Amino acid sequence: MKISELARRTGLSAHTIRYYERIGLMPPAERDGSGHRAYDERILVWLEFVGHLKTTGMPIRDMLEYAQLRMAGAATEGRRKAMLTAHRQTVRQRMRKLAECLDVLDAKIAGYGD
Amino acid sequence: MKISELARRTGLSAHTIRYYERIGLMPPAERDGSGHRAYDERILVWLEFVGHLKTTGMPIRDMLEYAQLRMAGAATEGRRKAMLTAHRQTVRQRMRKLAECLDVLDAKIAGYGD
DNA sequence: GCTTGACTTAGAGCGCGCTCAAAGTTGTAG
DNA sequence: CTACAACTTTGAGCGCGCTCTAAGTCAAGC
Repeated sequence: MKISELARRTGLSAHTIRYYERIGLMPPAERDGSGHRAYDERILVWLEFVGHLKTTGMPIRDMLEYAQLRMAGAATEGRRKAMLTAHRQTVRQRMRKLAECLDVLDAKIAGYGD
Repeated sequence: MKISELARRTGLSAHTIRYYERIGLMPPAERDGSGHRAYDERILVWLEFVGHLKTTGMPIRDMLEYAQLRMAGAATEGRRKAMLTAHRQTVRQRMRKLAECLDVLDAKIAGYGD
């Protein structure tokens, strides 16, 4: 799969994919005969997961840390689990705050009358 | 109330408060005899509301639009209500996405074993 | 009178996450 | 052979929301 197809299938731009590779969020891509990036289907799984981290607001620097642990092998599983567990807590807290603010918004909207 | 006290009471920095005034998110502050900003308690209500919009991810440019409508008087209430209603929808959608991602994270964490 | 500290301004700088520009190479179709 | 699209690289630029710096004014306490 070429970068354009990966872009299409992930919703990222080719620019962004190269950027992710550059900063280490993706492993250096394999190349075809003419030096173009050639991707394996498996990269989709990783990028989907990265997408979840992104949607939940994890900063790229933390994703990098996770990515590095991942490349370091199975010995780092404990730390990776700890990272995700901590992140989950953060996300839950943000959701609670959002819910509170939503109540305030609702009240404000109701206050405007019809 | 001086800017330092307002900063303390809102959790914003004095820098940020001046920035908010500069961009029009706060009305130009009254001044005391020596040209220092002198705030009325009522500004706290507005800043608290701005805080809610911020927490729920509304971009500053939208807050500015809301602020301008507010300064334009009661005739704009309908549009303000519409803005908040639209924003509420956006927030609800984001919360749904967060909840979905959280499920994925939970599954991933569970997959790591103990 | 002098220091200290909070305030003032205009404007520059920063961290984040991209996003794009420029210049060059390669593969494919007509 | 030529045109064109898709790829490559390095490095600059951007939009957001602050955050800080520099240079100056002013009020209060010793």
